[in-house]
Amino acid sequence: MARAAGVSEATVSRALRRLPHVAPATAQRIEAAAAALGFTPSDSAAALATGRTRLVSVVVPSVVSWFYGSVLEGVDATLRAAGFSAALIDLAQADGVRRRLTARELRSARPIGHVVVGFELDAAEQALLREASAPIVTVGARIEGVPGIGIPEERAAEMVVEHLAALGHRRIGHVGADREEGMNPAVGAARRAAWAAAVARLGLESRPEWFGSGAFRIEASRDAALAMLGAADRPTAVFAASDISAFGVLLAAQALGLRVPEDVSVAGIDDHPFAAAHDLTTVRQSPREQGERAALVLLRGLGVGRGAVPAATPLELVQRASTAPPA
Amino acid sequence: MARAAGVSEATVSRALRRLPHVAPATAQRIEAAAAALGFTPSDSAAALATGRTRLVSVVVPSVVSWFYGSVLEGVDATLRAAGFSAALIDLAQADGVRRRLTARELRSARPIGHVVVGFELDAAEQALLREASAPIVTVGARIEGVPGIGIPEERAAEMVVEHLAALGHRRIGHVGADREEGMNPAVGAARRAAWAAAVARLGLESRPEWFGSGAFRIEASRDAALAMLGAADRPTAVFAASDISAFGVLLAAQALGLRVPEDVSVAGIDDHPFAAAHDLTTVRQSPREQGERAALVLLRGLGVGRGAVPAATPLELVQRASTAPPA
DNA sequence: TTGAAAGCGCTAACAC
DNA sequence: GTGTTAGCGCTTTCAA
Repeated sequence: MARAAGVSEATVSRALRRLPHVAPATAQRIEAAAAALGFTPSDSAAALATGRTRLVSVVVPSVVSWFYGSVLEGVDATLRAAGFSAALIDLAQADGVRRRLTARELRSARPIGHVVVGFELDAAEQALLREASAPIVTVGARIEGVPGIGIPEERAAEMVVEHLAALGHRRIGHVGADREEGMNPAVGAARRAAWAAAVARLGLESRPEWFGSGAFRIEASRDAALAMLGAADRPTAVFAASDISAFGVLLAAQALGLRVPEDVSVAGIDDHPFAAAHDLTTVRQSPREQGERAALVLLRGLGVGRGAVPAATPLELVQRASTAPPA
Repeated sequence: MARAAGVSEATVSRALRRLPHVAPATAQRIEAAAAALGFTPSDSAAALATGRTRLVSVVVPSVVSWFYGSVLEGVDATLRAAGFSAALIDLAQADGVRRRLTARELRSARPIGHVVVGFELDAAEQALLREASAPIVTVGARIEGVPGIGIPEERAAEMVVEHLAALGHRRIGHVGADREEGMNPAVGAARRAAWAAAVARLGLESRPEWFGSGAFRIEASRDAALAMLGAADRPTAVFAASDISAFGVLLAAQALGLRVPEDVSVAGIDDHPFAAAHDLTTVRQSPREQGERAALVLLRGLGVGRGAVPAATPLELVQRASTAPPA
């Protein structure tokens, strides 16, 4: 390659990395030769020579989920644009239970940073992440002393309850989640607490039966809603902890012959790709954007890029036909 | 590290890779030292020394989709179990349009194999994949001269139509897909052709208006079904080209006040995670398993693993409450 | 069964 | 602005 362009290896290296101190004409000649020969420098060799890779590990509970998949996509796209790559560490197993992070998969690739998505990692796993003192950023999760990207969970829940209350609802149930396998349990807990707090603050009616646990899954949410909405003194509105939970609530309403929104209003959080088709009122969060921001924060931590990371897009209530004043 | 175990680098290398000709006692001592020091060999250095990485590129149109995400998860898990890693190449962009595969991202990592998922790649992209003469396997796509994993599309569609016909339906509509961005257009075309063929073969009624294009998306499918089911001489059953299409059809039925299955039967293909909650009859395919099998085929092509790749799980009709005899 | 030595394809420091 | 040199951390002969 160096011979083909009639220069030394070092000059090729400089030209291809667009370092200064290369004559424009030389650079052009080298680029042309590289294109002609189909030459692309080896990441492995570069990593060995520099002592650092351009890899960022992205640890996810699973990739089969709108939320996690979108975060991954945002992280990946942003890293790639900056000349880095995502090394996917997917902890999902065939049986749905998450496996533990292993030392080998984390260390052998020598990632220079880590993005941890939607997780509860145990102490040993956190220690593994920290051992190389590479920067870490979380998305939808919290690790002590580590920057985290995410939405204000309490505020999102509050917005839904306030919206329903503003429509005139005084009996607002919640189909939430105590915990979901692999997922950060704080999310469900925060949304539930915010619901309870808002109900109290707004002086709304409250019944223990107006909470049901749906584990962020459609079937469990449907079942929880069947119980809640099948009872005599049912709520007139349901705040679902996520859009997927809300889809379960809609199924329950349908099964019970309740019209939405005439008999019961339903609202969620996410703005899932199916939400618009279901006419579901929801508070939009953008996981892709959260992934992008996480990658930017991480890149800043690596000294790449300048300026502040763009602020989060504000949470937005997307009003659709699933909510209306009570009959 | 070598010093810590009191042996040479070469012996450490042999021991950690479990090569023959290492005394058991020596191997144990080395393993212990590695564990104590937290030593994991560098992939980059190993790749440079051997001339080959242990990376397989996985090219996907997007990762935010049950199907693609599941395939990726299957590929990743299988590769990891064999000591290889997936290098994700996600061609999705923020605007939803897929970007082209670039030479740089494909070459710099020096993958030793490629898995291409659900794609239509143009000639230049295919040439890029082939240039290093690394083995290639596709999933849910076809590339000339390359082994491909996937379900028999025609058979899956046929099974749905036959099921509906067996229930007594003679007016079976189809909400299908002409093409979806980034996706292999052959899938929608094959399912549609199989529907038309089965309708003809079984001597069922046929109307041009009983086909609608839903692009495998829930809203477009809903709209197509609204037109089809809103007409006076509507079909008594709808074969949706995928479960997501079927969810759209269910929404349309609901909007039109049609009961499922009393007024109209609905069936899809996939067994999407939401299908059971919707009581949707469907033909199950397992994208995760397809991913696993693709990885196994690829590993065989690399000379790793022995024996034949397990046969595909047969397509299975999952009968649920969304289909019943016509009224 | 183990060690010594060369070299994989780059980058970095230094000279020119 | 460009070339020379050494060396990154492994693996792989080849000898011992």
